[in-house]
This record gives sequence, structure tokens and C-alpha cells, in this order.
Amino acid sequence: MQEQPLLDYIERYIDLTDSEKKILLSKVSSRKYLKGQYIVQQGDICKHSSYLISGCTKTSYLDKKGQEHIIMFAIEDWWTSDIGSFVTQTPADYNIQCIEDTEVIQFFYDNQEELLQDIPKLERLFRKMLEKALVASQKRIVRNFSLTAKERYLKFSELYPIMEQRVPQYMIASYLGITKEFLSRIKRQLANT
Amino acid sequence: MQEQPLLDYIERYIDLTDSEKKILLSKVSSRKYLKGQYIVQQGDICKHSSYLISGCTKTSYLDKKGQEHIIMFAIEDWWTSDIGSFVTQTPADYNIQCIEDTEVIQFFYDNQEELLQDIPKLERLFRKMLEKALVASQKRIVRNFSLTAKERYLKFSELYPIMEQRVPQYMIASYLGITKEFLSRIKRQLANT
DNA sequence: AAAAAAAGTTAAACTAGTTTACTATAATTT
DNA sequence: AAATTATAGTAAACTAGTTTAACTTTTTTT
Repeated sequence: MQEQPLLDYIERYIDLTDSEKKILLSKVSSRKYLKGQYIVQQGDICKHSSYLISGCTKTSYLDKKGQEHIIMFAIEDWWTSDIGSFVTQTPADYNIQCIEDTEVIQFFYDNQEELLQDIPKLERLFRKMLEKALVASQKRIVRNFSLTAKERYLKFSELYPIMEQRVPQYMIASYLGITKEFLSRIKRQLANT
Repeated sequence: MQEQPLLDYIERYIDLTDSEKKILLSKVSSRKYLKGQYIVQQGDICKHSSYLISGCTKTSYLDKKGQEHIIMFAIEDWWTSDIGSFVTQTPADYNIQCIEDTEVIQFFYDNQEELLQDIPKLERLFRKMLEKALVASQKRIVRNFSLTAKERYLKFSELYPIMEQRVPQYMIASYLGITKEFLSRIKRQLANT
């Protein structure tokens, strides 16, 4: 069953009965995107939160000067969404674009309340997922302030060694908040050591 | 009643019955800190989450080079905690220090499960609080990447006009990720316009 | 009210990271 | 297999923000 990874993910946080699993699966739906397609576009209302079965996405912000800033990547067994847009149903700040063919299972805003009523435990799941995401986000702020570009790059390689192989270098540079040219210089420096 | 602001805060997110309010208040406790005192110290296990009745705190990270990086401020009607430390009961990454005499109401890790069992609705409160915090944190990452120091300062003044009056300038500089000298230069530039 | 400590200002020299512009190498498409 | 497009590397000139070090102002303590 293609939904098994999602159930496994959830059971790391809470226990579900068989009937709860059935309800849950009846209220989510799976979808495939091709490389290059958008799951969410800046300005749209984000209607869903997506759990990745396979593939890879980038979440980015396009600023007034037309520059793209990558705020996160996601791969299989991660979640992605524009939470701000999802919870308030206001236009999304971010683009979520697939950088590989990607298969997801989606939770929809329109039946989220219903789902939470049927399985109140899910509040706890979402709380715990948000706790984890917030801690990671705060750590990233600190790293951006306290580390140099080279140190940030090394930390990224250490934290997400898989990403390095799957994501083009210029996107990693954007995630790190530096230019692709400077990341290239950093890599050369590291190689000559 | 000194706890009223906390109940008002909570009722912006969920409804509580009178008996739930009573249970809640029986499981939290209030405490006063003097200016300069620490609510949490880097390395300690964070045992509580604090709702501010009055006063002002700063949350900061001391890096290996001995530099302090302020990651957030809190004033009355805000929450503060090292959530990472609180939820996993591992040593705190951050210091939370009072920069004014501060009165708080604290939720404790040790009876949080009990409290959630008595008032399951609180899961939803915490989820919503975390959603809001995560959205703010992500926006901050984007601002740090897409704006210049001057633009970040102007945005800060716009978002938190009260902070500017209550917090010393060198702490604002740290929050913005720049030196106090450079913030001083920015303010002069803005004044001569 | 004096002394001391904390916070803020100024300016010159410096550096981490950007910009621009060109070249090289994959990876896709025809 | 050739042509196109996307990705990566290099280097010189530049700039936003840092460092250092001295000075001024404000706040707190005695």
C-alpha cells in the first residue's frame, strides 16, 4: 500500500487504531507531480499540506528584486506546505516546486476540521510536528547569524548529506543565503586542503 | 485577578469552561524575576514555558566565539521558552534573560501531560500558538536573506514599534544580525533624509 | 553631586561576500 | 551526433557590513 509510509510516519508520534487509520486514509488523497511543476504558487491560497512519498521539492520566496531565496527542501518522508497560507487561507508567500518527479499524500484544509473531530489525537501529531519544525527554524536563524558561509555550508553537508547529491549547487547556495559563485569558491578552498 | 490576561490570551484561540479555567489555573504558577535574572540558562533543562504578565525578556545564543545573538524578545502578553529543550528535556541552546523586572505565569513540563489529559483542548491551543510562531520564524529567515540591514531595521521598527522604546539599541542590532556601530550609522543616515 | 558604569557615536582601515563577465562542462532536446 | 539549455568554475572590481579604537552621552550607584 502506497500510504504505508505516511502511517509509519504518524505512528512515530501517536498511536492509531485500525479504524482511525481507515478514516484518515479516506480523507487524504495522493497525487503525482512532474519535475518542474508547482505544488503551491506564491499568491495562491494553499489548500493542502503534502507528505512526500517520493521525490524532492524546494520552497522559495521571490523578492521584489526578482531574486529567489530557498527556505527549505523536502524529500521522501518529509512534509511540505505554506503553513501561513494554509492556516489562515490567505495568499501564499512561497512557491513550492518539484525538483524531481514527486508523489505526495495531501491533507486538505476543507476537511481538516472534520478530520480533527473524527481523530482528535491528530491535534497532538500536528503539535509535535510543528514543535520540531519551529526548533529547526530557530536553529537556522542562529546558524545564519553565528556562522560564516563556509561554516554554514559544512553544517548543511553534515545535516543533509543526501541533499548535496540530489539538489543542484546553485540551489544549495540560495538556501545558504550566498551566491552560487561564492559557494563555488568555498568548495575550491575546501578541496585544496 | 493577575491570571486574567492569560485566560484572555487563551480564549483568543479556544473556549474554556469555568471548571477548565479552574483546573488550568491550579496547574500553573506565577513568578517574578528582577531585571538581569535568567528564566532559562544555556545548558540547563528548560522545565517551563512562560507567559509574560509584565516586563520584557530577550532570548539569545552565545556562540563559540563568545558573541551573543538575540533570537527573540518578549513583552507582556507574549510567551517565551526554549521549546527545543522543553519538549525533549535536553540542555537549552538559549539564554532567556529579563531586561526589565518581569512577572510570568509558568506551565511546567512535569505536569503538562496531566494538564493535557484534563483539558485536551489545550493541544489545539498549543498547535495554533506553534503555527503562529513557525510562520513568524520562517518570515524572519526570508527577511534576513532578502533585505539589507537598513531595510531589516525599518521592518523591525514597523513590526515592533514598542520594542524600539524599551530595548537598548545594541540589543536591536544583535537581533538584526549587525553590529551596534553599523546600526548607529544606519540611524544617522535615516535622520539626514 | 560625583563617580562609575552602561549605552551610543564616529571614522578609518579592513574583509566576507557580491557583481559582472567570460569560460567550461554536463545534461537534454532535436 | 549536433545543438541547445542548464549548471558549474574563475577572476577582477566592488560594496555592505565589521573591526578597532577613541570619544560622548545617558543612566545608575554611591
